[in-house]
Amino acid sequence: MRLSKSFVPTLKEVPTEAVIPSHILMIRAGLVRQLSAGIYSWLPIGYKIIRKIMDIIREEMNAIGGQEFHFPALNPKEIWEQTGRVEAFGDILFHIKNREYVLAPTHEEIVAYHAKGSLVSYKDLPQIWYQIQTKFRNEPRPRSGVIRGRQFLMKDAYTLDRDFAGLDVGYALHEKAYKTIFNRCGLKYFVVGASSGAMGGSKSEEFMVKSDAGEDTVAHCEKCGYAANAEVAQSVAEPAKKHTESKQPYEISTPDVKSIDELCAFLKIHEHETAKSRIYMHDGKPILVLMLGNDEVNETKLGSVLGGNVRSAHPEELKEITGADAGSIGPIDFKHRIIADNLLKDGNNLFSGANKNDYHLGGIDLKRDLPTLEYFDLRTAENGEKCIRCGSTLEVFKAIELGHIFKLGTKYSEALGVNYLDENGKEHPIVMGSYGIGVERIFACFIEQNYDSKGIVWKEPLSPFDIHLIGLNMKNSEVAKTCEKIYIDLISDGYEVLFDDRNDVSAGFKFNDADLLGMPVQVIVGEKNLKDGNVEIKNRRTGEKKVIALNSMMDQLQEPF
RNA sequence: CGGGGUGUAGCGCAGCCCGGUUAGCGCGCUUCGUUCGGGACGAAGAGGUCGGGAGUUCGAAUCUCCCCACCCCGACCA
Repeated sequence: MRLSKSFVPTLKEVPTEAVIPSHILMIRAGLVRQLSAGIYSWLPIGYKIIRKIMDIIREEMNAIGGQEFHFPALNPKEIWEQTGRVEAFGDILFHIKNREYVLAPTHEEIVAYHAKGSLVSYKDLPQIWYQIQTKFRNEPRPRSGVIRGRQFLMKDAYTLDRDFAGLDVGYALHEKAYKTIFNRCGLKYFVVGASSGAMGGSKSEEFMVKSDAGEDTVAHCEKCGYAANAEVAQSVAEPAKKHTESKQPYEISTPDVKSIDELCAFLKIHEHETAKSRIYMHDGKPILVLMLGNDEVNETKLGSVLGGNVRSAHPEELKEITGADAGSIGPIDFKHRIIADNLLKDGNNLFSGANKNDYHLGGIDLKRDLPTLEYFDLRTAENGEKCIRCGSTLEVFKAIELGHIFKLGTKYSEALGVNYLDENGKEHPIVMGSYGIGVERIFACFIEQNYDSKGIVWKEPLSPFDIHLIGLNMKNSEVAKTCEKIYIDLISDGYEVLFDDRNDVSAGFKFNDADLLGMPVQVIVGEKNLKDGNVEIKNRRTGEKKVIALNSMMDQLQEPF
């Protein structure tokens, strides 16, 4: 591809709307342009990369027996009503204004619709159906460039099986294919066990990439591979100290002491000698949650321990329930249910609020003073704590969800009556699995993991071109003639070549564009080296440069660095 | 949806608080000349509904009100 005839609008300046590195670089390298919030146009080189990603996905899906479909984006609303998902998706679902259609945010319904009446016998099963297509979701707040858009490319696959044993097989195939896909794309990722959520499925795993731009928080152990969403992650942390001698509770005047940190500073004690109280409303009744020191209540864990509706109490409610404001609340003489985090188990000589403003209590012995106290895992795992599985250090960070695999079960087949007959002529609902990959997210994550101060650093197989050929001064006829020959030779040898043949652009400009665009190898043709029959090749990743003889260039490029 | 911010030439910004020539600057763009290995130099040019609407005023980019778009934080994310 000749740059002189191509639309590759590179930018020297950083666009204001972009914040994260991948977004900035995609725009600066002329790969993508925004049309509206969460809606992007892929420019020629960007789309070339998208196609390479889709090709890899397609190959691996075909390798496990997947069959590619092309489903409509416009769906009759009626089908979505039958599964209750018009309501479930709510405002996320785009509605067409002048006809009863919706824009599909995913395709379970359509897969089930086509399976119905066509996959009628156990002999027709199993099937793996997939598509790589545009999906539409009316995201309330698109962000992070193409990572969360309102219109995006997704590969989604669906397995159709006669039973759950078959589903297990299809699920395992996808798990393996996904690992191959992400490995081939050169991504550093990890797999997180996720809860089955409201979908009624039995198992689900997410493929995540560590990134500050991520929307999920996960805990990950590099050593043993333990990984979990922060909402459910567990860790090993220091419990409350158990002193051999328990003091009696005593009141301390603590004017203007609100936080645990202030309390520790005021009394010159350690955080682990304190118990923090948080009040929640559980199905309309107050409950006190006691945490060790500054530990944060994990509201997801709290929710699953308690069941029902849980919310934190409003400031006005606190006074009414406890007689004190936040900062002075404690478990002693609290009139309602109290639960505590496991780390506090049997702690003694603890300090906590006195349920009287500006007073705290010392000498609390939980076993003695609160004999009916129940203990649960209620805390949020923190960075640097120990892995629950292997004991090495746990890292907590933000991550981007690249893909997920999900055992759906019979939710959709039952809602839409998608049944088959077994060997005995007995009718059963088809068992489904659903498996998604965000195509643009692979793109963005690759850049997040492969860039430097000059630009993107591509590598095979996603690199849009193998070689960036730079003719430094194309007005020099020797340079121009040599470049033309190299360009033809490289292409006929099977390389994909981006040829900077612009004759009105200075050398420095071309070098910087080449570094920004980030092809793995640059071939630089200039007068000086050419005089001696040489050209220069450069390794984009390391910056290493070599001057080589023109007549040995083709051999050298077999193994350039 | 709550909070914060921005909107002035293709891009990045100044001007606005304190209203008053012809709305500036850098980059980019056009033409000519020079230059040609790390974002060149000179000269001459083109390019603007100052996000939109209404209002105040002799006069609005600037003040007031309404609306829209975009960005960030949060909520949300089967």
